[in-house]
Amino acid sequence: MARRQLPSLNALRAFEAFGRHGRMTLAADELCVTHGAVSRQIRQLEEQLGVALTEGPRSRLRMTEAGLKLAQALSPAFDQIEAAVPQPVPVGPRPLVVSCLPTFAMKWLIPRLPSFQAAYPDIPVRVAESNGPFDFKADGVDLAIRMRSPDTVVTYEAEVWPFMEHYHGPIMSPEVAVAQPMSLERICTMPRLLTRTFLEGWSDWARNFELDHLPPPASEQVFDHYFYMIEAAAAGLGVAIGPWAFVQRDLASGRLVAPLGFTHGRARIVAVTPPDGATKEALLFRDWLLEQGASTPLPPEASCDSRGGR
Amino acid sequence: MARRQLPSLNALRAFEAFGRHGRMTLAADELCVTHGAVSRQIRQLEEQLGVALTEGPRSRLRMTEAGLKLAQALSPAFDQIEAAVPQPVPVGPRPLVVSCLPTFAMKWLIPRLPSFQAAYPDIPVRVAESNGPFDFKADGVDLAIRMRSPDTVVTYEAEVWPFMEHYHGPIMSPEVAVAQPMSLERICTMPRLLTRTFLEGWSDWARNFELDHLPPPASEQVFDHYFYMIEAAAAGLGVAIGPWAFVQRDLASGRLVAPLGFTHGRARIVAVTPPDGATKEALLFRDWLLEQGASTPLPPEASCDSRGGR
DNA sequence: GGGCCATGTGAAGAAACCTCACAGAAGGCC
DNA sequence: GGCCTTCTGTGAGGTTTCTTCACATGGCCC
Repeated sequence: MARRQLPSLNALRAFEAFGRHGRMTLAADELCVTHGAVSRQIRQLEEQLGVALTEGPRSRLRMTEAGLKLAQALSPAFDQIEAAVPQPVPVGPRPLVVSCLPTFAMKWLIPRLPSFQAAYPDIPVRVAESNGPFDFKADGVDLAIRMRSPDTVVTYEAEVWPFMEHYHGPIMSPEVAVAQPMSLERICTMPRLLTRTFLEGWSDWARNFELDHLPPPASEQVFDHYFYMIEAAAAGLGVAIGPWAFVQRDLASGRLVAPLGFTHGRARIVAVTPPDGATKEALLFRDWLLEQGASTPLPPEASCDSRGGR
Repeated sequence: MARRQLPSLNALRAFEAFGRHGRMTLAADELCVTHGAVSRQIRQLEEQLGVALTEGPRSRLRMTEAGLKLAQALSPAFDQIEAAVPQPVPVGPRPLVVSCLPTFAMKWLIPRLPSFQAAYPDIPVRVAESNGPFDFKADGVDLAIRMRSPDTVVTYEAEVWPFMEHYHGPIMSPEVAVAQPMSLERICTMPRLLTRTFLEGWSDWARNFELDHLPPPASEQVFDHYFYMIEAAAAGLGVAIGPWAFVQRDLASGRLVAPLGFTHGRARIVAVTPPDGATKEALLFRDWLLEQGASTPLPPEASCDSRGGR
């Protein structure tokens, strides 16, 4: 009586997962159900709330603004619940703990993990998603994956292994892009989408065009995570500087377009191991990362970029 | 795959409600189910987590420390979810919005609301739970209920109507109390439980015993809400200064005891209405509050307290 | 001991949820 | 255009989960 009746929590969770992944199929994988189940849950939620949460053709569904707002508000709440629930006692050998940006985990690492597990079936891996700083000892982290630009002030002792170059470029929904031909000037004045995780994205990207001072955009919106920035771009809210590694699939499926292609960013994706020696497993994982990084395809236009290369 | 499998969200919600109310029956009322359903959910949760969340005889169940920790972590997460879900468009007349401390709502106001609704069936009431400051206009609040001690610095323009005196005293679980006869001195040195909502509780209470300087306690623990402080006392974690109005039922059922009785506190429970004139409905509600306040029984020992009376 | 109150529980029924299989819609490619 | 791929929508039916009802149990108070 005290609290208003909430819609089904399972439906909210399904929508939150959809919000992060941008695709029902991936959300369904995460939740270990079929895509049909997610589809039903989301539709039921939309009916109960009387608000459209998704829009667009099935093959490139995107969130509405209301949906983006809801998903963004739900994510931290579910994170909190997850953190609150005591972990069951782990069985078997201590897993290799890899700390990683949430979006990098979702969009790059986790899809490739089966390859590592096939090669080393005896090394269980636990991915700990985290944006912020970490402590190898206190958090039990064996290896961390971070983005590091040359400007990053290093405040910790650690060994750093770059394993992938960072290509990025302006991304937006096809509907936004077809309105008129995209030029550098026009993109710079459109509503700009940022992520708290990498606020320097725009200025970093602008260097490649010798634009030291970006013209002011029509508006700016900051998201807590890369994935919500990407979904906002898909929803047509503006232009974001998206890393190639994160948007590859969305470009292939046509949910997003990148009319100016991708250029080589100053940041790199690095693996970080503790200064006092990494475990044997962490080194194997690092080697696997180097290998996977090398075999991740380059963006098609990257060769036009004189600064690129690896 | 990315995220660990959580226990049933409904089970977590049932436990969270139990945590706030301290009784399965009340949690069941809030969730509009039978007590049996809540009982099963909590048992299932305990089995899945492999942790005891409740303990003690059925007639005065209490949370374990693990349970208290879990419930406290879950509450803000569910609050966040509730806040995130867009409200369905309200039907009918605009309800009278009453802003109120969460614990006061749960333990005093909501159980009495049916009486108001019986008297004024045409005035729908919405209880907005909030600890902090509020804005009559921005939050659409018609009337607020707060605790106000004489020291409170008034920073807002408003009309204030005290409607209930505040009696409080040290409360603890019967197990803690029977260990030895309770004296003022002993109570002051036991582990002390506080609530962020009313940190001055202990010093306020101590004035009645001319104890200007409380001896330091064995330890101190601060809870975000009165109800978790009360549940911690029931769990045997220490002694809290509990308001009579909030613990009346727990004393009657034997979940808590108050060996030193209750004394008249300096704070009062007040209704606050906007400075520019309250609505007709808000005034009716204020009158009803005055009436309910007067008919709330006094603590049995209050008459021994020379400062009491109203 | 009898009454009261709150929780535990067995069995049955209701509701929610999921899967399977197929359909539809859009885009890419030849 | 025709075919293929990818992704979501949906009807039917099955499975799991959740609830209820009614009664049992246990502790407390008088």
